[in-house]
Amino acid sequence: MGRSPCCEKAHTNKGAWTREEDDRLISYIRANGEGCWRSLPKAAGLLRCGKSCRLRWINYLRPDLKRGNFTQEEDELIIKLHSLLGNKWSVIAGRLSGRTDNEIKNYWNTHIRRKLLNKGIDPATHRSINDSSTPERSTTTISFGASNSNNTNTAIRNQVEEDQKSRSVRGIIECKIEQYSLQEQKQQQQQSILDLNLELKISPPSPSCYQYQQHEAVLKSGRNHSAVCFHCSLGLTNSKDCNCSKVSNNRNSTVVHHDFLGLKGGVLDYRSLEMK
DNA sequence: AATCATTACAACCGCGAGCTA
DNA sequence: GTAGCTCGCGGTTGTAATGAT
Repeated sequence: MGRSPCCEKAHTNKGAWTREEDDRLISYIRANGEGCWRSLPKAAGLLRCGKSCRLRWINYLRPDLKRGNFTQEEDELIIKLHSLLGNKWSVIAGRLSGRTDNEIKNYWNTHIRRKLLNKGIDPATHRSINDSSTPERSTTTISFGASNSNNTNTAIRNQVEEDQKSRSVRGIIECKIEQYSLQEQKQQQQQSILDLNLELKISPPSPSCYQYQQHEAVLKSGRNHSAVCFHCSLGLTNSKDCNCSKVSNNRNSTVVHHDFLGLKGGVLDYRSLEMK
């Protein structure tokens, strides 16, 4: 027995979206908000499956999307993040304001990939194609650098505590991610292209950012922020208030997803950082 | 002008994770 | 504990646009 289909295929449209469908989806989400994608098509009067609606909204209709060509800075950031995280497009997208994972994935496959190949760099490993000594790609271990862990942990903890007090994240959290496989460090010296000592800065989003608008809505409602989203750096009441879905609540509150590091599959309690 | 090849990117699909009853 | 459901992610496909011959 196979998996049940996500929707009834016989009565759903496929292919390119029409202007009318877009308008219906936009006006429905404006009135009712996001979520419940499975039931949304029927409620909005669309002959589309929920997945298709979600994709259309997230990738093309969301108000905070930045359209147009990628800048040189964006190019470089994508390459750096990809060298660290691999094909974690959603995580990479989280660091590029107004860009979607699908857009970055397409851009990678059509532009950056070719660009790197032309330079003689393997886009999968970020190493020189001619380097015959290139070993099997090992799993890149990402960790808070030992030398900076105390400072980093303190910075994160302080940030969270400050947020609990002020209900809003202010300032900048700096996380230094160091890749510490000795073998790869050796290769790093040989290849200046691999700048794996990447500093990720989590800055307050711009007021035009969708997450920021969600955050403002929470503030206006007078509800408490009980968790901090490291993806968009905001304090939020619950996961449904955060469009990026990188925040979660528990009874102790102050649980921070570390999804943005590409370490999927769990949550990081800031208190545990002290022990690392 | 017609045809074929290539490029760009929108959209689809299957799967896994997380949540809930 | 677990089965079923929903959502989100990443890989892949389809197709319109553009370029080359």
